[in-house]
Amino acid sequence: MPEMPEVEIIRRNLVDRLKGKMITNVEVLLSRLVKWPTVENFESMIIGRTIADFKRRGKYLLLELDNSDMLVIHLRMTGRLCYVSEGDERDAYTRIVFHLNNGDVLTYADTRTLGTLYAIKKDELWRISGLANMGPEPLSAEFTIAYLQEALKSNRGKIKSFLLNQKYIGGLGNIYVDECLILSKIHPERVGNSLAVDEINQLHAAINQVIDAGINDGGTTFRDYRNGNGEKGSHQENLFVYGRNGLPCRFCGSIIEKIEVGGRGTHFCPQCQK
DNA sequence: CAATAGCCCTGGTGGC
DNA sequence: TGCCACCAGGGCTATT
Repeated sequence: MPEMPEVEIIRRNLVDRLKGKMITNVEVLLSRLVKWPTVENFESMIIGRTIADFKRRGKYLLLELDNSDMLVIHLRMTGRLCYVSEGDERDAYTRIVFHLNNGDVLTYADTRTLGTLYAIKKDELWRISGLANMGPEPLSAEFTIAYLQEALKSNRGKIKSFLLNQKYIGGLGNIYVDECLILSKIHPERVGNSLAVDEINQLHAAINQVIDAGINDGGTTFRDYRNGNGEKGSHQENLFVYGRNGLPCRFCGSIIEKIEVGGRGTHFCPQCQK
């Protein structure tokens, strides 16, 4: 489940090899993954273009083309990008193939086919509402304690749901949300506007810390995530609560519980998190 | 307006 | 060993 750290690792691993390469052909093997425009126009907008830059916003990957059009990719649950040489074996779940002018290939693979791809003009990015309406992301200058305080002030939903909502903070997903809540000792069902100032300070620090640790560990691989070179991350070895239900808390030894919050599996320590 | 439930989609898993 | 219900969850849409 790629979240911001995983998507960032993919970007870092691929940026140097993709920049300056021309896309000479595109094979769309599963057309429903292309959300905009039509598959035909998707192909014609991309074929013959050179990749000018490879950026990221939240969980979206942004390939800027030399005419300022953009190839936007969201991996959702099981999307994987992998850079391979022409004759190399491709992922069994390859759905879209981008051929490059040096003979190499960028494959988009996706087991559950929930991922989304767009070819879009720069002034039409509003069409991708999740991208256009995304809040500031962790580790950015815009993501300040004051911002978090202001956003939480009138929020009457559960803190877990708040953190998962990309319009408030861009890039967090289910794994890192559970992790930043244990680090800040906040129960996932606490109401947003009930957080005290010191709790908001701790939450802000924990969000940045968790995302930074995830990037430093090369991301979290439970099953599907790969880093752009087909390799797994290692942050799953350093998690405090996610996937650790029934195991002792690393802080206090209490048994980690799993509940459902906002329709998502939620792991927490009943002793540490109040 | 905001919170929430439902939906998409496939493979791994656990129960019987 | 085989079958099947269920779960994983990001983000969009419909509903309350």
